[in-house]
Amino acid sequence: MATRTDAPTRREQILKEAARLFAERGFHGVGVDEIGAAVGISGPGLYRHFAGKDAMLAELLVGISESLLTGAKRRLAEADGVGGTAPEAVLDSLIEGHIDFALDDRPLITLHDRELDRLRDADRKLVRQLQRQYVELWVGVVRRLYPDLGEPAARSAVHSVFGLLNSTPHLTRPGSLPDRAGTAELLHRMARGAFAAASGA
Amino acid sequence: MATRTDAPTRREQILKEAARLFAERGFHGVGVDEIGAAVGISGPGLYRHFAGKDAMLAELLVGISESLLTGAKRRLAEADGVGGTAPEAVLDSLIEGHIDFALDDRPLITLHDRELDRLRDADRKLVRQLQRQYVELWVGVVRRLYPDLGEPAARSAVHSVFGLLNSTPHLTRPGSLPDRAGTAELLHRMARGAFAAASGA
DNA sequence: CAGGGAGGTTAGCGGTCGTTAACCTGGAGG
DNA sequence: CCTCCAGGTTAACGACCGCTAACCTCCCTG
Repeated sequence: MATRTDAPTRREQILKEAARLFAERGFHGVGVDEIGAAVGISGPGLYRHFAGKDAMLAELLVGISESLLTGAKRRLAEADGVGGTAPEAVLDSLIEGHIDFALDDRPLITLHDRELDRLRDADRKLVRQLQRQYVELWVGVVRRLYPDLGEPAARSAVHSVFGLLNSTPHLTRPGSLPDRAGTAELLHRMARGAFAAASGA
Repeated sequence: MATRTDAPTRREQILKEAARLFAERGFHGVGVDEIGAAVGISGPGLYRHFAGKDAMLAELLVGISESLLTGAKRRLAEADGVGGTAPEAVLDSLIEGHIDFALDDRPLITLHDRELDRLRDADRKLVRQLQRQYVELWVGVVRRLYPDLGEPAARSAVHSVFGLLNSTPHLTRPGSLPDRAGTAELLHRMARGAFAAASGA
């Protein structure tokens, strides 16, 4: 056991660099030779670790979707465990988790809604199902907090707030943006404000 | 004169279909043969109208950026013309214009922040400059309405609201979404709420 | 110390893609 | 009526790309 912070494996290096390159230039815009070069091996050496270029993208997208969903489920369970936390606190927790992810894994967030259609049917269905579960989980929390919101409106609002939170890659003109904590707090306030305004409140 | 609603020219057909295809499958994911097929001619026939595939993308992106910017300038001028319209009304006008665009030209909105890096240097610089002007114009209006917002925070807020408004393609699961007017109004309220929350208000 | 698998390498194949070349055609204009 | 050009066509070229094949090395293990 203890695969904790054990020096990243080759596979992980490859995935990380592939994610960065895919996000920068698009799935079709990156060649396997470039991905190989980014980790110091070259070209076909990648096939010792992955079945193909598609498999890398699939693993990335499935991984993101699973990680978002399980994180959200965990946060929701924690809240319910304390015997009915205030709905605002639950929503705050979801928002915080999403922001952490968007700020720490920018390339993945970019891929997440940009390259989904490049997947093979089976993988795409899986990813979409995970994404849908994630959205529905948010919708439930939002509607608990704003009961006057109809379900379609709540779903639209959730998608829009994702758009807001996922805008972080655009803020990333290297360097100068405030600091991480400040950005996170600003995004958090805006997300809450957007939901509040979506309802009648 | 009077090139009003004169049956769309071939060039316009091509641009429209190319925008749709680029948005669906990415610039590198679409072949010239497919673009040709989409307008009923095939493959190299496109070269009678465009210098190349890059030129189509460039024209699309420059067109979008110019159209957004000139629209916003017009709205701002109208407001100032009436001798100092309330800042809220100016912001509402900007938001409304952006939403109209996002709802009516979804493929273009998608391309706008997704395929910018596939342009040749000169075109990319031009597009970025237009985008920057557009952002700065919003930043000015937002800061006039919320003077307590610092410039970096205002700029971040503007980018985030763009993320929110540009999320429309994700709402577009064919058919069932509310109606256009309802969606527009929801997005408008959320954008205003997000800005208000960004400031201390 | 034999051997074998994990993880590389380079060469090259087959397919696709953007683009050019060469040719064709219908209809407007002198 | 001849001409010519705008706007198509098909063929083909060269580049590139994903992937496989064949081979080579460590290094770990019995």
